[in-house]
Amino acid sequence: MFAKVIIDIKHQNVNHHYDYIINDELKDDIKIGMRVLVPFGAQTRMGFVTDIIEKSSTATKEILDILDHVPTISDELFYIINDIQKQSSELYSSVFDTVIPGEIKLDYDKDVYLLNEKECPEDLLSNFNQKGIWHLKKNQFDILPRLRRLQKNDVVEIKLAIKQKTNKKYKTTYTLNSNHTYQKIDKYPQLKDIKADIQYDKNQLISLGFSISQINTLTKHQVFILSSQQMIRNIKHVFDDKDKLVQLTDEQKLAAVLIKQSFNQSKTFLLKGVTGSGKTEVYLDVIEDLIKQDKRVLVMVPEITLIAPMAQRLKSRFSSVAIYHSALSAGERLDQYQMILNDEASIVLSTRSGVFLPIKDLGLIIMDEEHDRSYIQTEHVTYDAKHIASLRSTYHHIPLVLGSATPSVVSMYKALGHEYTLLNLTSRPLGIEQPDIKLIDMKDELKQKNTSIFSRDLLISMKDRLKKEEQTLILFNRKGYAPFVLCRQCGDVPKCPDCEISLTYYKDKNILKCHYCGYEKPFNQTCEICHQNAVKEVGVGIEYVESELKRTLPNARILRMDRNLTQTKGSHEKIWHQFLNHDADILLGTQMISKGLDFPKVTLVGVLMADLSLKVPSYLASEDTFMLLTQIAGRSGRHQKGEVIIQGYDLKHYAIDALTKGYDTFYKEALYERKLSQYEPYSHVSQFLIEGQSYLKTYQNAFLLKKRLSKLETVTVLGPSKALIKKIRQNFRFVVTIKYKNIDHDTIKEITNDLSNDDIHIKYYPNLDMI
DNA sequence: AGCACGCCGACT
DNA sequence: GTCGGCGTGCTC
Repeated sequence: MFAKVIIDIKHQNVNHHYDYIINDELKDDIKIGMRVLVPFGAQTRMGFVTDIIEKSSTATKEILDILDHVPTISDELFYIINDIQKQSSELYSSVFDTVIPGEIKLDYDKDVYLLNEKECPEDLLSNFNQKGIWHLKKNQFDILPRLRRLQKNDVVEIKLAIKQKTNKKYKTTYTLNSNHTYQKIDKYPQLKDIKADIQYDKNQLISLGFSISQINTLTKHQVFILSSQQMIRNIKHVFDDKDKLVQLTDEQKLAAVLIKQSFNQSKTFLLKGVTGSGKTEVYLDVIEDLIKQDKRVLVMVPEITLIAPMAQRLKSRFSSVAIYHSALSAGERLDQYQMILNDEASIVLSTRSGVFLPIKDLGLIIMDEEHDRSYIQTEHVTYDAKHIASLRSTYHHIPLVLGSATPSVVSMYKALGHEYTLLNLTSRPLGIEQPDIKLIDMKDELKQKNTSIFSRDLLISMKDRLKKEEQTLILFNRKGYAPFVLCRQCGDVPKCPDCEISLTYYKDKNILKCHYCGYEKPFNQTCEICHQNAVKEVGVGIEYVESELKRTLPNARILRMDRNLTQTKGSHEKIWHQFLNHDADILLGTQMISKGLDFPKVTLVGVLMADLSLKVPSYLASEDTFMLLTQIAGRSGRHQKGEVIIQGYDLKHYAIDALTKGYDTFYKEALYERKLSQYEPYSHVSQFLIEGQSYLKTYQNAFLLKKRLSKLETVTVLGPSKALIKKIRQNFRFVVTIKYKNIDHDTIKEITNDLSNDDIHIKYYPNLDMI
């Protein structure tokens, strides 16, 4: 028997199957989808078995070992991988990497053994430990050629040290052995406190009065028996587990019943309900029924910030909830993955990367906030978690429930066209009225001589909330203190040397920073070009808003929340917890604050420069803007009547104007616009990103790409145009956009491969308009 | 990607 | 003659 194996190397030259002999020892255990260890040239590498065959004309070497008990890539995962590969030209190894957790990949370090100390050059000797072993990490590999020459003369021996990137965590425990034969136990009076049948860890024994050497002596004489136990790293959330059991409304009951009737069918539901209409209650009710049938559920949220509140709801009603997202530590993530693989979790709560998790007996997939763009991965191997979820729904014959207060135009279109089943929750069970929404044109404010970034109405309302001890949310969607700085003498704007975009000014650290590549340098008032002392910040960033707020309302306690502040683990939960405890009056933030926790005391929401996100050059800009504003407006007055004040310059645009009129108005306008310009759902839109170091060559290939694509029937080609990020890390970027009804992905792959070379890289983004 | 191999120039 | 750097070709 032979196995077809994909090697874990991301390189075009080795991007194909290699055949290996399966020896008799491994024959019974090996299965398709397992990770194996194989010889590869002079190396030993990990690979994935993709097929087991009877005949092979190329196999010469044997598989060394099997690394799994259960296949890492299940049949279902192969089905998903196949779908991803159909429309992308990514390397096999990259796709495998996307669908499995990075923690189970291998690290290939080296152990160097010292054989002949006298012959070894002196400058190397200090690297070896007492046992004569030097553990060499990846970043020290440049010394390898020298070591190999020493190996030839038998001075050292280099051995491969393979280990999984992350491993299970074990804890040693001590149990009393009642049958021990050690005589001198009188010396240890502490032993009388040790109970049989209890496992003690080292710290417990120390606190009972044992010294470390005493513990070792007693272990040596078998008074204590050592055992090793796997520890599941516990995932803590700042929130308490509490959930009120509520009676479902008739609407909610109906929605739940319709979903329950479709267990065992691959049907997609669109659960549409305004904020506070109780979509989560419907989820919980359906999940409960499903778990009684001993099936598993995958619950997905678009962002890590939404994990905690959903985890709280789920954990208070159900035991065995596994949680999976990118902010877990590597160890935590591995543990959760193992739990899921071993079928120890009935509910899996995750962000988009969890859509590939190996859940057994999957019975239902729920995607909350289905309209959220975070479900789409645009870096590395691109995929849309919503699409993957629908593949799994088909594969298992199970329902997929998409929930949203503001469904994406495409989902709503499908629901109204009966491709999906629409479930509508119209009433707010608590009977709270929708908040008042006021649109304020800042051009009028200026005419009235108000030059502040806050309108007079917003200022009055904020002061009013302070007096009433109620809370305010302020949304402002731009990071930093100022989007750029400008020399008032010569007009020079400092730019990133690699990305050619203006550097954002951060006042607290007094630095200029590139948003795309992270390049930073200290801010200097003296212009580098004309050497005048005239460099000043221009425009408004969130840090500037914060300082203005503090200046205008000196008594208010203000919290700020943006991506820069919440990069450390658990920090956003901490800020939310503070705000929930009313340790602050105003929470100022970027779009992060538009979703997540329910703040009962918030009765005012203010949005500054609401039309900022309309300026993004994409047909999705108006949809994103409407969703963001509706979402943030819904945060006001969850428990008593609230107020929303929206400031901007272009308030007549339907994405903002429809806020006062409702989702249906927005949907009609958006659909009309898309029909006119033939965008989704009337045509599909995909993009090509053409990158290269030479401006001219890159543009030329982009133009050739356009010419090749234009020859295809039923395809409309737009561009090439400069990408939203024109240049990043020394590479110029152009975009070609296509609109089509049907397309042959193989032809697309062929064209992009033809036009890609060492200098020019072309990446195809199916169903995307974001670059 | 990462290994061996072979060529070459620098240094003893 | 040996050491170290770099280009090339190959991996079942």
